[in-house]
Amino acid sequence: MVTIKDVAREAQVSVATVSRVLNNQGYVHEDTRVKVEGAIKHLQYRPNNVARSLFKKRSKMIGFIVPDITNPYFPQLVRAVEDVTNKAQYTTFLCNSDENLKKELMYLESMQENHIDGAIIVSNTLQLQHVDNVNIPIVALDRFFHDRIPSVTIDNYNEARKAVRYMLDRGCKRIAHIKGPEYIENSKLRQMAYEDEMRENMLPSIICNGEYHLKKSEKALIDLLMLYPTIDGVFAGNDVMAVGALKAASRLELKVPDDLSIVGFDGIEWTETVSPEITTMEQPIYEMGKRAATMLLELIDGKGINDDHVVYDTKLIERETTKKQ
Amino acid sequence: MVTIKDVAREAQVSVATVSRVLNNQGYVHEDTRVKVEGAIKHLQYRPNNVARSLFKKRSKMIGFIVPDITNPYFPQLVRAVEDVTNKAQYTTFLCNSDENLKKELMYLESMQENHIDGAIIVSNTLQLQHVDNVNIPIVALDRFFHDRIPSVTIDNYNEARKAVRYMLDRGCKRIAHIKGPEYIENSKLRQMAYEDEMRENMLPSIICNGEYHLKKSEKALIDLLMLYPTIDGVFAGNDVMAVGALKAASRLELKVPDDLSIVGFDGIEWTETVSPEITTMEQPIYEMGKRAATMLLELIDGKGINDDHVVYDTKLIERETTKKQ
DNA sequence: CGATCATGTGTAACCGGTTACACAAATTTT
DNA sequence: AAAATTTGTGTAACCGGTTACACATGATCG
Repeated sequence: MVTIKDVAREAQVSVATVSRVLNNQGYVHEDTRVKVEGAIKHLQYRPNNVARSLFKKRSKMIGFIVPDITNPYFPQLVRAVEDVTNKAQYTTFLCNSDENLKKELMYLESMQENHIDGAIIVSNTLQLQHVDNVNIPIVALDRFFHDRIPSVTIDNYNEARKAVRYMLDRGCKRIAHIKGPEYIENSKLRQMAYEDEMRENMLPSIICNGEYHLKKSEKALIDLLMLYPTIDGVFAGNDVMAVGALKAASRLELKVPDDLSIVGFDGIEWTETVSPEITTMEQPIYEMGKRAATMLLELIDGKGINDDHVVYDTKLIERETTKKQ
Repeated sequence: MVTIKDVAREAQVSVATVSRVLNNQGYVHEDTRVKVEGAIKHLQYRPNNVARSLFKKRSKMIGFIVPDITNPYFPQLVRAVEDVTNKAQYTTFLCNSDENLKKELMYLESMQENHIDGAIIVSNTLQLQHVDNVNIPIVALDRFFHDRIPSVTIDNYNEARKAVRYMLDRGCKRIAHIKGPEYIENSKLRQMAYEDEMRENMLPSIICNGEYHLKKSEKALIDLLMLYPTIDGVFAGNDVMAVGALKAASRLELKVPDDLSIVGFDGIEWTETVSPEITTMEQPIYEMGKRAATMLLELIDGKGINDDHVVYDTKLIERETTKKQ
C-alpha cells in the first residue's frame, strides 16, 4: 500500500507538505505542488480515509435504517438519499431493521463505532432515549419520531381523509378499509382518518386487517366481501394492500371500478403495473428522501435547520380503479 | 468521547490490558477482567472502529455495487447480502452505479480509501483491469465478470431455452420475444437462446425491444401485435417486461392465456401481484445473494473457494399466463 | 533447588493521516 | 533599511486503538 510517506519521499518533501497539497490548504509553492502531484500520480497514491477519519473525527459516511428494503416503498427512498449524499462525497450504509428494536440498537451501536457522521431513520420502535446517547445528527423519515428530532413526513391523517372524501364524492357509500399493522403509527392515523370521515358522513365503518401485506389483504378482503357483498369501495391503508384488493376483486370477478372502487396510498410503482391501474394518494417519495438527506447534511455541517419538521402533501392520482366524475 | 485510556484509568490498568479484555486474547487475570468490564459498562465505552481499522487494516465493511436499487430485481439481493454479512459483524455499503462506468470507478476508489474488506459487484461495464488495481476480494453477482473473479450467476442461455421450449410444448407456435438492452450480457444470452430454440424448431424469430422497461415493452408489444395479430405467445427477457406484455394484452383485450401466453424471467414479486399471475423462470434470488456474500466472506478470511463460479438453476413457476397441460 | 514454562501486566512503537508550532526566506510596509 | 508580514516547509505530537517486547511472578519439572 502506498502511503503519504512514500509520496513525500518520492517528491522529496515532508509529509506535511503532501498533506497540504492533498487538502488544498496552507501555503504550498507552485513548483512543490507540481512535484507532489506528479509523485501522487506516479505512485497511484490514494489517501487512506480511515486514517483521515481517525484524526478528523469525520468519516464521510452516513447510516440509513429502513425496516425492509424489499418493501417496495423503500428503494426509492434509499435511492434518493444515496443520490444526495454521494454528491457530497458521503457513502451510505444501509441497515434493514425489520421493525425490530434489537436490530435497530445494534445498528446504532455499529454506527457509533464506525464514527458515522449522521443517520436517517425510518422507525416506530426507537425511542428518544435510544438515539440520545448516540451523539450524532439524526433525521426521521416517513415517520415522525420526536419533537427534538427533525423529520420529513406526510400528514397521514388529513391526506387519508382526502382519499376517503374523494371516494364519497365519486358516489361510493359503502366503503371498507383495509388497515395496516397497529404498531405502525402511519397506519393507525390512516385508519382513524377513515373512521372519522365516515362518521362525519353518517356512514358506518367496516374494517379488515391486511397487515401491509398483499396476500393477507387479498384474503381479508375476499372474506369481507363474502359477508358484505354490497361494499362498493375499498380504501386501502397502502398500495401493497390496494394491489391485494384488486386481486381479490379479480378472484371474485367483480368489475373495477364499476362494481368496486379501490384507492391506495403511497404511490409506489406497483399501482401502475397492474390492470386496471390503481388510483392512489401519491407521496413524493424521492423528494422526501432527498429532503431528509439534505437536512442531514446541513445538520452535519452544523447549520441550523429552519423548519425541523417538514410535512409534504400527497397528490391524488386518478387512475382506473375509481370512476371518472 | 470515551476512549480506551479513560477505561484504563478507571480500571487502574494499562490500555494494553483493556485491549486484551476487549479482544478476548492474551492473558488477563479474572479479577482484572471483571474490573475492566465494570469500567467499560460504567463509562459506557464503545471501541472506536476507525482506530481499530487503521491498525488492523480490516474495516469490517463490505461494498455492494448494484445498477439501481429501484429495479425490483435488486432489493432481495441486497437484503440477502446484508443478512449474511451482518451476521458476521460486517456492515454493507450500497452503491447505485446506473450501469455507468464512471460511477462504478468512483465507488471503487471510495471503497479503497475506506479500507473496505471486499466487494460484491453487479456490472457489465467494469473490466478486469479496473478491479485489478483495487486490491480487495471481489465477487461478481448476477453477471459473469471474468474467469479470475468468482461469480454467482444462472445459466441464462440454457434456462431461457427451457422457457421457450416450455411454451412450444404448451402449443404456442408464433412466439415473439421482447428483448432487453444489448449491452447487458444476460439479456443478449436470453435473446440468443430464444432465437436458437426457434430456429431448431423451424420457426421464425420475431423480436421487439423492451429495454428492460415496463412502459416501453408495453408499447413495443402493442405495436408488434398490431402488425402480427396471430402471435400466440410472448417470451419476455425479464419479468418487468412480462408485466408490460400483460398490460399490452389487457389494452388490446386479448385473453391471457387463451389468446396469448406470456412467460417472464427472473421471478420477482411483481409477477405475483398482477392478474393473471405470470408464469416465469424463477431465479433463487435471495439464495444467490446469500451465496455471493458467503463466498466473499470466505475470500476475506483467506479461505480458498472450491467452486469459484457458481451457476444456479432457475425454476419454472407455472402460473396463470400459460395454459395448463 | 535452579531451570523452564505459563501467566499477567505495562511500555512504547505503530497504523496513516492532520495540524500546531517553529523557523527561514521572500515580500511588503513604514 | 529595519520592522512587520506573508509565504513556504519541516518536525513532531496527536487521533484511538493493537501488539511486540520486556519483565515480574508463580507453577512445574528434572
